[in-house]
Amino acid sequence: MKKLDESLLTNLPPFRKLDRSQIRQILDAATPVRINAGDAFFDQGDTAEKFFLLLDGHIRVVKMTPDGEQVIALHIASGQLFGIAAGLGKATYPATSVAADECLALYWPNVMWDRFVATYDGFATETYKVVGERLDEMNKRIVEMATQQVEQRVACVLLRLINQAGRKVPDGIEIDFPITRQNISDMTGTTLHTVSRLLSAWEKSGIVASKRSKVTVTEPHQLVLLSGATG
Amino acid sequence: MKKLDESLLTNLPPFRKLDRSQIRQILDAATPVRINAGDAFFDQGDTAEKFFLLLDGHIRVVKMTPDGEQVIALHIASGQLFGIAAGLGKATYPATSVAADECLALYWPNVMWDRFVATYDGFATETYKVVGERLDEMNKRIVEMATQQVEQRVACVLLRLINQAGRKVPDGIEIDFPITRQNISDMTGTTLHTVSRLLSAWEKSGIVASKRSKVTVTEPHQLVLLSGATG
DNA sequence: GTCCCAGTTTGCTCCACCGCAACAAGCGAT
DNA sequence: ATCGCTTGTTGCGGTGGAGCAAACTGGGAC
Repeated sequence: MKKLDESLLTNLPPFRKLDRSQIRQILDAATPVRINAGDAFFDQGDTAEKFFLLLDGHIRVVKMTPDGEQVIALHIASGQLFGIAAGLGKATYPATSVAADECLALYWPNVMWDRFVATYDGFATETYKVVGERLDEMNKRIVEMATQQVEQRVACVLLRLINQAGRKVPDGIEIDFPITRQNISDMTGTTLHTVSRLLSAWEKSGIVASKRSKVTVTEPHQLVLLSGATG
Repeated sequence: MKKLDESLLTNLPPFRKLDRSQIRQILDAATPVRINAGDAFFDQGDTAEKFFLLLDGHIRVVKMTPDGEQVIALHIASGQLFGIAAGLGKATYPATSVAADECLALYWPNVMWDRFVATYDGFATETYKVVGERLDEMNKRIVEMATQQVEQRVACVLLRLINQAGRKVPDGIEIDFPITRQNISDMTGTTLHTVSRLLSAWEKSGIVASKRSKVTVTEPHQLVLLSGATG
């Protein structure tokens, strides 16, 4: 197997403070894995024996309810660690990680987690900072779900997505991975029908442009107003 | 100031693995603080310069929306750390911690966090296990809010509360801190009216008994059925 | 090209829930 | 006791958005 390039890691938060030889060691312990859109790195309930770093692509973290409904808990963008359940004391993965598009990741066996934390100064701090951010984001979502109506929630989700995975294009900012109305409804706790109606309306107002499995925001500012941001 | 008793800490997860002299050191660095029901240890947005351990009482972690609505993110029971924002890389507290009843807590300045993590083996692990559990709980709530209707959500919240702060009494399990319909609605994203109606109905069915600011569950099993647990 | 299917659009009906309003019931203070 | 304030109860109308159903569309497989 050919060696992985060190530059993959040097600029990512968890590894930023490390020197070349340390990065080398970490990379040599890693296993690369590539999966297609729609496939999963692991399923909810699997014993958590690895943790991952997403190098390229986008992941949907999906929770299934006992009666078959699914909720998208969050998205992972490239450069982020995921599947770190074990580092937080969980024996099994709490959700399924589905590739939104073609994904490339590295993984390490769990034993490496403690080694990384112990050996590489700053790894723990940087990592838990990421956890803090996720906590924050989930908190925001709970507040949204509790206080806002569907239109505002959908607007919030779109704004969050263009922040996390937005790509500038001539006519606005597009979400650079495939995303269906169903997906958006799974993120906002509504139905694909309602999302479709909203996007149609917004398209008429010139706020967004959307094709099949693709959304582009042309007037982010308008969306901010709709999202119910007070001030 | 008289010395704090070591037995306060010995059985709590973050300190379980430590010996007497270590516990002594930790206690000597702590400042005790007592507040009344309704008061707050800190407010959302305050610079996070301390972290706390709740010794007695119950805390509501409350988030305010820009337009004045409030959402109860979670409850803290005695024995738990809280206000650990700084340990997760946040500069300010993300929410307000309001005492549900009279509360007694210890606090340490932030600098002690890194010291604890570095000095006391297992402190970090145990602590992040707690964070993992909170992440999990919040995840569950997001799924609930996204998929279930009000009746099920309220049932879930009551079940969660009797698990976290239930006290066995002759006629069932009571939530052993004051809690209003408004509070319950702030947890479930509904209105106090709807909660009142639900509790009235459940009281008629003999599932719960409630007085002003007090709820007792007499038939937990019935509540589980209502909560929509499939199986 | 044609078929097929996942994704989307749109209309219509219905009901869970919100929002208002008015009232009742505790509980503390004086 | 009387007042005042917080908390709880209940009725009623309006509506946001879910839950059907039916039709359309674009893109990939062949």
